Amino acid sequence: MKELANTIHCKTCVYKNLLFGNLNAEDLYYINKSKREIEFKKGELISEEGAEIKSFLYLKKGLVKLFKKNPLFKDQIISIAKPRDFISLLSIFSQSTYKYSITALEDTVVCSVDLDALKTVISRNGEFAIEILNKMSKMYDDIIETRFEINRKHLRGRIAYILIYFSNHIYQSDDFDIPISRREIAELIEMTTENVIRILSEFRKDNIIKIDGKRIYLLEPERLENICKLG
Amino acid sequence: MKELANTIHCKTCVYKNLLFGNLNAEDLYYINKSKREIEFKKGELISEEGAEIKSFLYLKKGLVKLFKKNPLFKDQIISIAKPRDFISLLSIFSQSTYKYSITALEDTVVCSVDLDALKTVISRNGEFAIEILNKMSKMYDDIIETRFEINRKHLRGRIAYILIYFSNHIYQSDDFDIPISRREIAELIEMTTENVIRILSEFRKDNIIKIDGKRIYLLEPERLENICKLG
DNA sequence: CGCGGCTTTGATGTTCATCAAGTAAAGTGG
DNA sequence: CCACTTTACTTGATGAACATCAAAGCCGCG
Repeated sequence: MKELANTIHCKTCVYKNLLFGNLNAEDLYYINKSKREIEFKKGELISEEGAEIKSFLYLKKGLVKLFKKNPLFKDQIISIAKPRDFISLLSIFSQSTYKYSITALEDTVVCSVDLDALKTVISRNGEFAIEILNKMSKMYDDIIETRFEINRKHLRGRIAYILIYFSNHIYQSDDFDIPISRREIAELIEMTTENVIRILSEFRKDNIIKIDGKRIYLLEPERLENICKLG
Repeated sequence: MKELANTIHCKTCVYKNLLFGNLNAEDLYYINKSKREIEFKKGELISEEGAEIKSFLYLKKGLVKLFKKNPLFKDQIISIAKPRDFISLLSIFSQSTYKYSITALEDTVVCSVDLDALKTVISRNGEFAIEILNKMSKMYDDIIETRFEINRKHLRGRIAYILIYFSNHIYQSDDFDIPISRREIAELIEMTTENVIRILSEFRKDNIIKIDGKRIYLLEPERLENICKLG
């Protein structure tokens, strides 16, 4: 973890329009004043379940996982966030502490805005508030939708789903280095590590995918789509 | 479905403090102007997946289920809402159409506020916006938390969970008429109808509960708690 | 009265987690 | 840099948990 120096002003940031596009100069100045950019190495903890939430975070670069720790069973990955995602948006308004942990899956840069500053701007700028409501609502809907979708699938369907997810949603390519371990795949789609491996091997034997360690090639994305759809 | 006439003004409503407690007279007047109270009989459809969202709804009386229809498989109940719950809060800001259907499980009275009126008040009253953010966030968190909790339990744990849920959360009593069918229980906690019945019978044989049709008596709530915790 | 939906129980088979055991890879300390 | 330990990955065998199928009783309703 390292705070970056000499960061540009929010008003010239390429990500400004993500959320701050309609703020007036004063509000933007106010936001910018409390803004920090922080770099995390792969594997580093960004925030911990139970810790106080002091800032609003969004991902400029890299990849992170949001997960709940579970000492009795195993961890439960809630979602993977990619650049432009608002990683602290869940529970930021309902709780004073994080309800989940966040760690970096790749080298990551996070932009951090002081939470009180954000709330001040929200409370004096209703349009902005509505925008936050929209973003938050979308994010939650997406997580709930995804959860239901994964749960009603059989294991082969889940693996197909997650491969397509990384291919389409994250990397926009039919081959990619999968950024999480087999165990983490299991934690994300609710099954055992052994079965993740088993089913990946099946797909490999059926020539649907090619595997080389972390590298995965989707040889027949259409068949994967089918397996995913049919459960 | 029947609209009620001669409803009281929001400012004297016992539920005012749920959400509108801090509004000034002008805003409250504005909200009240568009307010309607609507009665639904048991089984009636309150809103349908895909329909346009025109109003903000909350439950004054009765019980409703929020669910996603699924022609291929079976329906999926997302949650049960009780009086004082904001039943349209999910996806109201992210979507122009409902992402789920709502039907009344009991005779129900819903209070409806025009969505545009609500948005107007939000955008000119930032404090109110923050309050909506809080409520919405809590509601979503709760659903996600519940989903994870149910999913990691075995079937006996799920049945125990849902019995305790109705007992503590809805009826505040150790005996109650369960407001949903066996099939709906199955749709709520993701299992088959047959297994819902089977496990209820097991609990009955073990003298943990007593069953008389829809009426259920929790004879040993502590044992249920245990079964629920241990999965 | 008969039909359809809800409920119940039993028998059967499938899916999946668990256990076990071994190989490969990656970190760790001398 | 190499022995050592730990962590990740892999495969097979076994049994438990659960869905599915089948059949029958019950109840409300037209």
